[in-house]
Amino acid sequence: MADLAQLAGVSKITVSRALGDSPLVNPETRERIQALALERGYKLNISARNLRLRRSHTVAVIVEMKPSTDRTMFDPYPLVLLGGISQELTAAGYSVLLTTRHGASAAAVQAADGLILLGQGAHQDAVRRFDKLCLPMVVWGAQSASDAHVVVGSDNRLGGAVVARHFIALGRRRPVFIGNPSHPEIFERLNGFIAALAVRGIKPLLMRRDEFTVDSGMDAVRSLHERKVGFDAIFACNDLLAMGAIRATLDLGRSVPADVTVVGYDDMPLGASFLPPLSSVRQDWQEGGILLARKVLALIESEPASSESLPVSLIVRST
Amino acid sequence: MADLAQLAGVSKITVSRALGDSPLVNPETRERIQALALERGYKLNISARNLRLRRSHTVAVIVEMKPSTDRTMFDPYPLVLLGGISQELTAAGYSVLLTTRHGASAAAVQAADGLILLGQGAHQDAVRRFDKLCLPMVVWGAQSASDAHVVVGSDNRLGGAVVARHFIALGRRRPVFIGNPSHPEIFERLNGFIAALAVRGIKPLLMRRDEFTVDSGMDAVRSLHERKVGFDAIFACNDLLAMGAIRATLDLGRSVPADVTVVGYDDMPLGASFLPPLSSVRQDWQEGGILLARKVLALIESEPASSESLPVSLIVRST
DNA sequence: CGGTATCAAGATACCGATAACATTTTGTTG
DNA sequence: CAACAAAATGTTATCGGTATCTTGATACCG
Repeated sequence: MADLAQLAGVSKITVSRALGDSPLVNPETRERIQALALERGYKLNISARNLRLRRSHTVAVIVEMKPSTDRTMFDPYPLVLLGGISQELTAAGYSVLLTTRHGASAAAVQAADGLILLGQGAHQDAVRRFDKLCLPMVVWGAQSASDAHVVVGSDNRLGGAVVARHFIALGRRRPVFIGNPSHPEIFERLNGFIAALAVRGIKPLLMRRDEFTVDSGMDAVRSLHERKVGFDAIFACNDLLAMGAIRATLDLGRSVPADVTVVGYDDMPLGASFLPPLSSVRQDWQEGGILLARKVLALIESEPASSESLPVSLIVRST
Repeated sequence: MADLAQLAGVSKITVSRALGDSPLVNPETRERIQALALERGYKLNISARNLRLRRSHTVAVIVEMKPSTDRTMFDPYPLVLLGGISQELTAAGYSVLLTTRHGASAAAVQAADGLILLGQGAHQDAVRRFDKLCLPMVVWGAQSASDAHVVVGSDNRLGGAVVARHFIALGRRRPVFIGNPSHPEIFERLNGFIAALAVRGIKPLLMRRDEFTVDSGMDAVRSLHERKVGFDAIFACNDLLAMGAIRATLDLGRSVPADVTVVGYDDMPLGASFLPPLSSVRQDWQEGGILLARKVLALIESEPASSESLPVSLIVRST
């Protein structure tokens, strides 16, 4: 910058101001300096600036990435979420520092101006750990009365309710829920489902399954059959489970959707080309990412920000 | 740090050295200072350090994330790749700066010590754009004779060849390739496939399809049928295409694998529970990420690094 | 024409760490 | 115990920007 200043015949500080579009410099001078900087390929030193301004213009995103075959790693959604986050933060002049939970002890995180937590583990111990950093923090997941930080997530309660109402409209009386309610988000779906069914005095059966896989879904339905439990509707908390459930149902000689209505969750691209095309609850991850980003940015600017739920929509196809 | 120095009754530099585990301080002093730092919750200022050391200990990862429905965004693989990268970089004390291609103009990228490029667009203009930054750079994708930078990717040629040999071993004579060879990686698969088949004088039929979807795969097979083209083996350059191809083949009343052998690519978790369970070529993304990271780190340390291909393996299931 | 408001630019002092060199302390040896 | 080597610590300068305070020039006013 000093070189550039000499070249332009001004002082360092004037260059700094010119490049920062400060109104404190003569417009002519500013343009002259900017042109010169461009021509010389001058690049501001971010570290120096960060030091002086005491801000890194960086938000750390902490993703739950367990060793390997964890669900999170193989779901495409975290990436879409990241896409939304990245888009919004970049537009605001911030960058995204990606960290896994365990690598997060890495020094760089504490240099961030804010924190976004993704992944189911988030609500347990991780939140507290990062709370200690005293950074503006936003969490993706399910609302929870117990903690005080900002949470953004799709409206899982509504998701459950929407499916329940769909079942009711179709006159279903013996619905089953397949999934793992120990995930807070799934728990909310189940709650919404139960509450909306209760209006009609219907009580769903919970088939707890921890894995989010096709096999797990098949297994759940087979197990229902073995136990001779009747059912006419299935709400699977994930599309893979739903696909498995459908397949097992068909294997048992029952028709979908004539005998059994099935709805999944997430609306994977694959679902539309499943046979039969899968009905599912869609959440808008991209939008979620954008919202997460906006909230941290607000907190960083010391503006207020509150938790928020994103709407979901039921995509009815053929199941 | 100055405060800490005063508290410990030493000078700033001694604190700096103690915290950096420098052998230049008395072990006792070092531990005393480290304990004090921990107790006081002292955190090093990364920006200051970056400025002084003229290194950011950061590697920018540029991911191709087009608006929304792009393939990359919905594949889980980039995330696995990112996981590998992150793991390795974190272990080496580096952090990952995530950027999308378009946001990459953002200042922060040039502050990075190195660059990793992911995504198919990479090989076109993007590479050149980032070359200008004159940073150590590693690209994920297919080797290409024309460019001089380090490329890491799975051995797509081998992938194609392995499938070809599988077909030959099964006595197949009329293989079809479904996919979009304008992606360099797919192009390599096709090349390997063609070359290995040529040994037996077999020439595959190319069904060019640009979308990586189930529908696209179905469409390809239907189109073969309409044109009354015979075939007894299908190599789809992606599992979704393969699933579509299988479904369409079955719809036509032909058996898989008795009449037609089908092999996909990527070995998606879903493939194993497809009906019939899908045979596929598996690439190890996690390992790819780790390798990418190692190569940039090497380049950053001014050590030599060369392009490398990762082995792939054919998982034979029931198709 | 003196006095003040306005604009443009400069001088200086940091931000918080570390490298290089300087200095003091301690240990070793003939 | 002098003399020197090795270990431990300190001093100073610097990385590359920007906030704050000043200064100088010009414009405007009654």
